[in-house]
Amino acid sequence: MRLIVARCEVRYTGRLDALLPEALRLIVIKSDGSVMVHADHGGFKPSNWMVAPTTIEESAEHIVVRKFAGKEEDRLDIRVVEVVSDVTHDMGEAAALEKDGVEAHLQELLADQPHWCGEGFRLVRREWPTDIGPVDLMCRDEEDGWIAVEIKRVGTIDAVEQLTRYLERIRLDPAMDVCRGVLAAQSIKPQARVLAEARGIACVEVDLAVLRGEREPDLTLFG
Amino acid sequence: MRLIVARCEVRYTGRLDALLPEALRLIVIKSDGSVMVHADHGGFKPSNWMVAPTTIEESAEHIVVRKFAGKEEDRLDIRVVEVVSDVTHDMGEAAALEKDGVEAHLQELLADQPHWCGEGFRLVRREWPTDIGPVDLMCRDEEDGWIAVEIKRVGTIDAVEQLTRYLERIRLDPAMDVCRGVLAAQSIKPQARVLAEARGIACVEVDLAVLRGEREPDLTLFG
DNA sequence: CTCTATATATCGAGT
DNA sequence: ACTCGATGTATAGAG
Repeated sequence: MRLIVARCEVRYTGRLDALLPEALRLIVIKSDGSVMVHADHGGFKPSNWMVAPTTIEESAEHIVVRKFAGKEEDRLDIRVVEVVSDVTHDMGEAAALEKDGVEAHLQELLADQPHWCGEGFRLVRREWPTDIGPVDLMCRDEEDGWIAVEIKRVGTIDAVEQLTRYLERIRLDPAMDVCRGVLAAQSIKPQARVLAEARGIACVEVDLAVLRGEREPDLTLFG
Repeated sequence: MRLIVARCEVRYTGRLDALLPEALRLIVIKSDGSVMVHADHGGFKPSNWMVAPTTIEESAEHIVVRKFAGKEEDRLDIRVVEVVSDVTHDMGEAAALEKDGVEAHLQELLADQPHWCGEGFRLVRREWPTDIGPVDLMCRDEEDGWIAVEIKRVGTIDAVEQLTRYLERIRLDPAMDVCRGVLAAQSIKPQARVLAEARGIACVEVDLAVLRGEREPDLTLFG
């Protein structure tokens, strides 16, 4: 990994054109060819960048980073005016990141405890297939009525649209023509709730801590 | 801006839990409080990070970065095992990034040359308001029929959904109850095209180079 | 402040 | 290769 602190002007040409006027910035060149240009403020997103694979050419005053995405060429042109620091560090492999708490986990918890999605719900299957994609959970209630459940961390209008599309498809099957819809999320945006209710889709806010705290791993309704 | 190259283990707790096992990495602390942890590979996204505003505490072996987002606390805990390098650079303000070529520009070009969206189209106004958001262009054709145009760089299913929502609203007005819809984009995904055509929405692929090359800046149909 | 729409989104999984 | 869905999305803009 090479770290260059330099006064530079940066031009990107590709999917759009962008110009960074001359200023003092950090240039990071990773060993896989990824290049980032960072200002001393503004979050984790670089002011300009190019991800591997790239080809890098360097001359006295220029670093040119190129990428061939399809037929078009992406190009990052760094004009280096003044170098303050230029160091290279040899790093080994960094082990991968492990995550927990994302939607998949939420789906797992709700699959084990579908009653949080609605009174008396029992799971039929996860990732119920339709011809435009899988519904997160398919359940049945105490009267054997079908319910399609869409799970999100944040329930937005898009989630309501998505579930609506699934319901359209599912209801084409005469045996499921009155299938209900439930949107389950850790939080649901007010406008999404309005749209959902206008379409007869129920909204349920679920609490991850509650799901975890009351979890009974042994309980499997449909093994 | 402070640049630390160190062997470290990083733990993030907040919206999810993540753990980076011990390895050699770059830690960047920007002067606005943003913190990034980068491995020597893997694009511009940090392995872990926290954006400003933050509070940073440092002891012999730990750097703890905290953020108070609502009631929950986000926390980045960096256990530093071995420091290879630790330098600080004073940087001034970096001038802002200027962009060109995004959707706004496409909208500008099509507003000046609405005939690319359909034969005989003339512009009525940009950003036509509805109660759920603005339509990019509202046009009329040679028979004075209304057409709502949604502009995207890439036309996806979401774009079709968005335009469908707008059309629902627009058609509530008896004077516009047969308003047509056009999706204009540099490229349109096949599935989006299928959905659009199933809903009677026309699809138009536009070429940015053509729009620019044949542009007549003086021509304003509706000043 | 919330909410909507955009992004050089990035990234991964499935087809 | 392409599409689709998730992201600690982040970010800008409007109301």
